Amino acid sequence: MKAFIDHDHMDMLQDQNLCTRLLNWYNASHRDLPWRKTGNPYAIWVSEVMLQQTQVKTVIPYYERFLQRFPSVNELAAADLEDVLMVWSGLGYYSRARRLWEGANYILQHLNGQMPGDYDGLLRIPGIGDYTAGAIASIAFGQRIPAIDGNVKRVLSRLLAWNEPVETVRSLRRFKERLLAWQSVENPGDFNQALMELGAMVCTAAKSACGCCPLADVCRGFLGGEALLYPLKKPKTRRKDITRLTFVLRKGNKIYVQKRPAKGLLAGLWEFPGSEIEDSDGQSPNDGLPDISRDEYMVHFQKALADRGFDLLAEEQFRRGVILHGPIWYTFSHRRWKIIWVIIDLPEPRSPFPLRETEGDYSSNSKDEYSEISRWVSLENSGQTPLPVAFSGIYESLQSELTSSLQELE
DNA sequence: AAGTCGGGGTT
DNA sequence: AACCCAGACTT
Repeated sequence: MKAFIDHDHMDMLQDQNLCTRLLNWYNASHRDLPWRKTGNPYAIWVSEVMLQQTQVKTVIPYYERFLQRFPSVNELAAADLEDVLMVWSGLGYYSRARRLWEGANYILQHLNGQMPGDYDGLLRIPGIGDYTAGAIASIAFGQRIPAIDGNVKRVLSRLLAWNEPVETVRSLRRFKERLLAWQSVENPGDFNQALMELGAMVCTAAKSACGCCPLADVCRGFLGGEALLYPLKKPKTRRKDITRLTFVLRKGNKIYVQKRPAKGLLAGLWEFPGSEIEDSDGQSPNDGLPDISRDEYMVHFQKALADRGFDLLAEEQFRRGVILHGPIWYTFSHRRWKIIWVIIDLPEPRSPFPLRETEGDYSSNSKDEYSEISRWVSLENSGQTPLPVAFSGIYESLQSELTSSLQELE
């Protein structure tokens, strides 16, 4: 009896009619998204990279801005990475921006500026993995190949009542086999998008609108009355709490920021200098401010800044005693920062000569910014420096402090 | 196979 | 809070 059901179910999934039904549903009710109005493989590439781990609603304004600023592979390749990061800032996962830029340069140098037209070629480009290669190949070039994202994993796991974690290679392999047998020959790109659209609009994570689903009558999860049991997932590792002692060097209304390394956390963005303090394994939430001695401040300060030019002034302030601000909690995917900060006020320069490290100097397209590792950004205008959202709490606190001090002057 | 990489939207 | 999101890459 069970074997009969399995066989019957397989037949249903391989039924051309089912694929047609999915496409009909998609054609009738899909959202009108910007990247669905173009056949330009570059634009689709940009959209797919932005959509990695990022919701459609969040991506749309970034997508429009990015294409306006970098309309083609050539123009992206010719741009400074700094400018690409500027447009990307706020979107997160900043290595995506760097790899997109690297990918454009790769295409320009090795492929004569022409995007690869198939899965295998696309897969070699930085930032294009299994999913994105399949998505671009099918959507922009009509190649018949699956594109399995989180939506598709959820839809398939419910459709098949898949009783294994969906992240494993085994699950992925089985899903690919299934989709390859099922995928539309005439329009494989729409087929892939239809599955994702179904996952985004109907077969959603927390609830699911099975009453509106065009596949409900063959969905094992729904027929068994337990669609929400799926997808099965492996348990996740817990987030680590890390205290980040942050130093705000202030000169009038300007704040000192330095560039983070090209790889790793917040790669290539500009930060307030800081030093991480591992919260001792104790599982105490430790919501208060840590007790830091003057000597410890100096050790952290020297670890945080490469520039030794501020050591004397900083030490003097630490000796006099400092006010520890915060904490502000900020959560990443894999860690949680307890941000605390001290403000170190520096004397304003007496000379009328402009500072070398200012935004104004930088923006005058001088191309020798490779060595630039620090800047002074003004609190009123930080629009030329990609800053992480993690520090926006500190930033706003400084801005409001500035505003109120200006009001006192009146 | 597990860990590293953001930020925002949802329950 | 926890979970999710049109994942890729490193270890």
